[in-house]
Amino acid sequence: MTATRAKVPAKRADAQRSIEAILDAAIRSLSRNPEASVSEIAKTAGVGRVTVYGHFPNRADLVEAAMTRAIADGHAGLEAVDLSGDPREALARLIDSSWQLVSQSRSLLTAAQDVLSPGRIRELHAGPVERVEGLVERGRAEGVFRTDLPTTWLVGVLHSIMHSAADEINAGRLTPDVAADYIAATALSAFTPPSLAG
Amino acid sequence: MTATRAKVPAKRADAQRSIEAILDAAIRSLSRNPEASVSEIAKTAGVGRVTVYGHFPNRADLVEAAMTRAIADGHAGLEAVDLSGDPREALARLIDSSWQLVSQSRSLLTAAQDVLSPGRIRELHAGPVERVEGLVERGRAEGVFRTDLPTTWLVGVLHSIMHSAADEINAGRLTPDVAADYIAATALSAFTPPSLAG
DNA sequence: CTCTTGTCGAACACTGGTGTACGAGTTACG
DNA sequence: CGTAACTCGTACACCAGTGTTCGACAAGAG
Repeated sequence: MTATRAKVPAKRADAQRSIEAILDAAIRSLSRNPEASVSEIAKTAGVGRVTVYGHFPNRADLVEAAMTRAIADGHAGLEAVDLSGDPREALARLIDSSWQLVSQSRSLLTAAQDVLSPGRIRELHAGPVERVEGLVERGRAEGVFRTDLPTTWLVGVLHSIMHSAADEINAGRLTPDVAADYIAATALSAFTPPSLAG
Repeated sequence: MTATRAKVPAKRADAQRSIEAILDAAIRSLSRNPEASVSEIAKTAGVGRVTVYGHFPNRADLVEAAMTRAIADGHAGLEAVDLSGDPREALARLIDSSWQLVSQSRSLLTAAQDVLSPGRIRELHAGPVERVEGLVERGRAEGVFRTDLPTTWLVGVLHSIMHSAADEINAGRLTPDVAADYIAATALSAFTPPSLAG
């Protein structure tokens, strides 16, 4: 439903470029440091601090916009992953493409958590999460994933294993190249029904 | 090696009580909110803000002291857990007693992470972690835990599953009473060798 | 009992952030 | 080309926290 008789004169190309740059800078800055100040973000965007406030009423709104954008981008990339075939192999493929995404935006997520309500955060993640849930459900129906624990729990575990991997890398105890394999191996184990051979 | 010719006159009973109260209040306050201010902690302790600075040079030192104490307390409780017998059952027992500890001090950990170096945090956790590592090593030696992934990775995964459980509880998707069971079920699966029946 | 140690509140300087206001200059759009 | 939209820097008010200092006052130790 596009607004009839739009009173908004539509942003100038100039402004759109700024907004783009700011959003981009916000994602990069917040991914480095979740407490990045508005000044910092503005500087990264090559823009004055005031300009930022011209487009976003306050820091919280900016963070939310950045988060929304980052998730949309990531989600789009993930949709390309083929989830058909053996759920276990599909899961491995999904992990392969999503884990780096997760690890990169960890700090951004922290920033969002500092400023947004837990409910809002969950809303923003709804899209990506649904896809994983769908896959897990199918695996359960086909008997290759366990059914003695709730689907949401399993999805949560997968998520947390990825975060764990990011921690291990930060601590220098794990190298990025093997991370995806470790995650997949661990998750597959964790998802396997208790009474089924691997 | 106690200092010969102690120049320090030893704290007064008065002061010791204060320190105790402050540490206690710090643990409680920071467990509620990782960004609790010194004023807040002082108030909780029933003590003036200045008094806090009388005993701890700055907020960071206070947080570190609180963290150290909380870990020491928790560690002491954990040492009581019997780790003999089947490693799988021992692991379940250990999870049972440690998981609530972890979930309670999550926020305190966050506070510490804001202020202390990652290395320092790891040092503080060394004690408790060693115990888990020992158990996992034994399980590997006995063939009931997988050896295709490093011990440190497995321990990290266990840790992160606990955090995941805490998240789920916060989100209202999990009730505290079943949490320990979920964690144990998941971790045991994750630790099982890929080619072994559950 | 006395003297040292500790406590308290109020006040202060300082820091680092947020959000607003202004005015001059620039840039796109029609 | 003219005007409205946008940008920029500087400056400001404001807030919340940290860490320090002061002087008066309690309380424990010897």
